[in-house]
Amino acid sequence: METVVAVEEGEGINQESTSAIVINCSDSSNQIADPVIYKLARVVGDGIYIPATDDEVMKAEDLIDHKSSLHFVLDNSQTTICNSNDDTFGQEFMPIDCEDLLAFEDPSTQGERSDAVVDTTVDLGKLNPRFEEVTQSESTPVDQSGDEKQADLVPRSAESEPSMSTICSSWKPDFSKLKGEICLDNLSVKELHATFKATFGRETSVKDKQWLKRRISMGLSNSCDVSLTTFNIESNEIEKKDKLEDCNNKDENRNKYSFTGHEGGNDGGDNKIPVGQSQTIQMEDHFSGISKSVQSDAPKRHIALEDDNQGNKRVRKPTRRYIEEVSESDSREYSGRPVSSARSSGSGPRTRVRPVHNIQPVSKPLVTRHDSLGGSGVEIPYVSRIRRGRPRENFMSLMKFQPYGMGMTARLVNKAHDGHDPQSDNDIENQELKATPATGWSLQPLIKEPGENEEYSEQSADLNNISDEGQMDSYADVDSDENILTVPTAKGGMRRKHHRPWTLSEVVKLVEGVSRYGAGRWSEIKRIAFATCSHRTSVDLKDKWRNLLRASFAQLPAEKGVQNSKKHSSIPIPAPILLRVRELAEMQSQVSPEVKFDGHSGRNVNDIRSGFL
DNA sequence: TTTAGGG
DNA sequence: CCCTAAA
Repeated sequence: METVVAVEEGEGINQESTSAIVINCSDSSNQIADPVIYKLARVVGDGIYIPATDDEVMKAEDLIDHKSSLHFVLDNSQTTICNSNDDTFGQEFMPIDCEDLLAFEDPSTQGERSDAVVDTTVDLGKLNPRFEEVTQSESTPVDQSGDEKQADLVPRSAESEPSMSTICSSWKPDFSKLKGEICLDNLSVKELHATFKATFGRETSVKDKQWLKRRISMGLSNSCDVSLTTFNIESNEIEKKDKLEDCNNKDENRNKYSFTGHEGGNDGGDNKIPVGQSQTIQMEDHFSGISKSVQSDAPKRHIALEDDNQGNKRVRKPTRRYIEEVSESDSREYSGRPVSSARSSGSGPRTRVRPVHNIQPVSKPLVTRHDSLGGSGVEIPYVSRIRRGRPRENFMSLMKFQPYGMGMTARLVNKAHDGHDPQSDNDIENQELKATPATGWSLQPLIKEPGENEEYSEQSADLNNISDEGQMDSYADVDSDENILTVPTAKGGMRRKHHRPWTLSEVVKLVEGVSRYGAGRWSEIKRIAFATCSHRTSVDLKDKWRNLLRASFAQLPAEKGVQNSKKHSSIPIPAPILLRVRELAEMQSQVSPEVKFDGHSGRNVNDIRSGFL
């Protein structure tokens, strides 16, 4: 059985070809040894499917391998395979990032995975330069898998590596060049007009490009709502030049390093990094999340663009989803905020994990104006031009990521609109993971034709994208803070204000973190693995770990029992994870007091446990 | 501030 | 999750 798990349509002006990644799922019994085979292929315009050469396949495999989790998650058939050797992995498993879980689940997989990571590191090193040439990207050819690398190759070094920070700062300047101005600069007056309109919801007759640019910039910085604006600008960008790819890549590199690089050590003058970083991350996150819908929208978009180019100044109509979400979030804000704030004020001035860059504490109502231009009426979110909040920083960050996220869509923008921390919802996270590959590649079931190998070009760029974005995703699952509303239960009680059910991937991160830094180093783990989660304080981690511990041991007796019963409304934690937890607990001899005494360090968990239970 | 533990 | 004590 073979399935195309990822398809990337050419983003160029003419969609000549489509890159596709085909997964060959051997449904034989040999899955464990050889679970998946990736095949690269290109689909030309007429739909002909051209398999990649072996070389290309190899490269792709390396690159994709550690990303595979996402693909697994996304494709049903993949999921099946993913779970094939472990029944305890139920459907619940699907929606989450099982990259790490896979490791737990199957030792062989783990081995492969680690290897893959190493290989990837090497290969990327090789590939990157070439990629550089192709795209002429300014970004330094850095190790793409730095994140993973730090995670897997330097697992036991508790202290952060200065080198990462160094790298981080070394390439940082690169993107600073990529300001929004540049992109706006490349727009014609006409385009600027369109942008302007999208931004402010009204037309302008001003011909002065400078003025227009400044206006638009201000509008953007002011509103935080770059949704339409950004989109349009980007569209124009795409139309105008193919440069967008560069931007994207740079951005990705940047993201990569934001994770590993931000070690807190040399934060002296780099205050900007965190902000831009998280902003970008959010974008990535959303980007990956919504990429599917974006892609399905692609045709329409192109049409719209054409219209635009023909002087038919049409503004892209906001998607229904966008509108809905904006208003939804707004209403949520209103209902939730007062309670929350009142409560927090009651418990003292202490602010919880409120992100520093939580601009615009109060959400803005979404005002839309009806625009009848271009024949069909469109609702355009109207953004006031009055500046409030901290525009400058805001502006910069916005402009910074503007050119990159062509996949950035409603959801993302919606968040930005809220002025919230760049983060996505918990549930959203899962949904997104399930729904779309982080790569923004859509999953289109194609029937693979066993064809001859053909030349396959321009792979590196795509591959880079894959790895990058996938990489991102593994750590970029973030949550929006502040969806926390008190839910008055029927019983009269008020349910917890902030209660964010732990995501499976979060749990995994936690477990991994503990395995790396040891239980107790919560702040470390928080900084590293949960850098993007503004909620989840170190205390939370600790608590969760405590729970996991409890769960893991409690669940032991019923080991064979499939999963956990559904009695807990929360997500059942896959047995493998619990196993891992127990293992770690044992290793760090932080087990339940009873077992504390074990003299032999290397004792196996199971021995002990079996003795007690 | 961070950890640990009780509520 | 929240709150606190202790380091």
